[in-house]
Amino acid sequence: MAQKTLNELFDSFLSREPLFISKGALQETYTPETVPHREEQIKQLASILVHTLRGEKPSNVFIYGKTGTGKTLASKFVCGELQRRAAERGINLKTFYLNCKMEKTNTPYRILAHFLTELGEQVPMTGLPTEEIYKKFVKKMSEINSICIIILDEIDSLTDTSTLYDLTRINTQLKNTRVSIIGISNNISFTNNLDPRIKSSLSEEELVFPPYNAIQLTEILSRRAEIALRYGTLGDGVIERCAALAAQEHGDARRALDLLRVAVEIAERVGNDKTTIAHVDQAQKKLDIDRVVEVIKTQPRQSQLVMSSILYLKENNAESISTGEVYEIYTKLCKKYNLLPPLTPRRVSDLISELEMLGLIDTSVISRGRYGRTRAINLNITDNVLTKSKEVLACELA
DNA sequence: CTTCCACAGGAAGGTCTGGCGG
DNA sequence: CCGCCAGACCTTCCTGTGGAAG
Repeated sequence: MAQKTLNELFDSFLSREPLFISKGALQETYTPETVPHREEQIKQLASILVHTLRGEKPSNVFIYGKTGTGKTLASKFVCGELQRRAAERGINLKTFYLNCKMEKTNTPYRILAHFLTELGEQVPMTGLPTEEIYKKFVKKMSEINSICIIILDEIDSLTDTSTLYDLTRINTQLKNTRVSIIGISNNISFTNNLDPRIKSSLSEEELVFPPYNAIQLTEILSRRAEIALRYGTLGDGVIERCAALAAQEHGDARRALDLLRVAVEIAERVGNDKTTIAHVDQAQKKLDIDRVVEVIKTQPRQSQLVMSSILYLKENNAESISTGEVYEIYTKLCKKYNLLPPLTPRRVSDLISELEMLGLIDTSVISRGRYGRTRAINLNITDNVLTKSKEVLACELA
């Protein structure tokens, strides 16, 4: 019987025309030929980097903008064009791209190791003194004899900024190679906590990428949809719906594309030959849940316990939650799950901060007068996500 | 006005894992 | 094998503080 239903399933799937022609155009890895609605930013960036074509080192650039505002895309686009023109003119230009948020590339040692590997130098992933790696890097760089543009994406997720200091000063140690840095961040306060020397050097030029508005998102989506989807399979208002929802979330184009892709996936799975607004709303829910579930699952045990404590408190008292209350529940949960001894309050305080950075909770420091200063903690997830989160946590902790 | 709570959050250092070269 | 290193994770100790209570 299982055999038969399975065959039916395959048959019905194959008998239908797919909704996607090329799903890739709706995925993050896709690089479009143009970057719509970022003309101004591209022009600015290009005018900063254009000095390269005269064989001069361009200024360092710091780019700020929320997620999904086209920072990475625009930077890569400009560098690509630049590289092409430089090649025509016989200018030696090398561009490097590194996403600092990736695991294994967010510490000084690993950044340098990454670039050395890209330069064709085999270095161990760990074990050597950073000093030695840095020396190797300087040596290799001076050998390549060209202008280098290094794009450091999500630069704010670096745990240690000493590499930034080294990189901004590396030119003093090089003879024929010149290094420029493009730093990309979605956190505007990042530069505030930076060593002033790094800050001034890194932001010789600054660029801001504003969020897309709903109209721009609609246009971006339409272009991609033309490539990705079979003509006539999109219901009325689907694109507008995706654009509107993403515009609410700080004009995030990635979010808009995800919404559309997942909506179509859902439509395809249930066997509809058209994607509708209802599918978009389902996609919205699914994306929310997936994101939170993914984050929670990948957290270490202790962090999961802290999250559980917050969820527990949320259920049993609707008002805002304080650090002390969380710690109290946390220690109880530790006993219950036999994870002894519990961490210190200081550490739990840091774990709470980490949960905030992950976007699961919001906190604000408040004073309760005689009753002390604390953080007011609020959950940053919707009710249906909350239910799912509890399930996942219960499962993880068991 | 002063007091004082309940933390925030910085600084320094300890411990452990995984990996290096010799 | 040793001694050393980076980095994750954690503790200890610490100083700082907004505002209700007294």
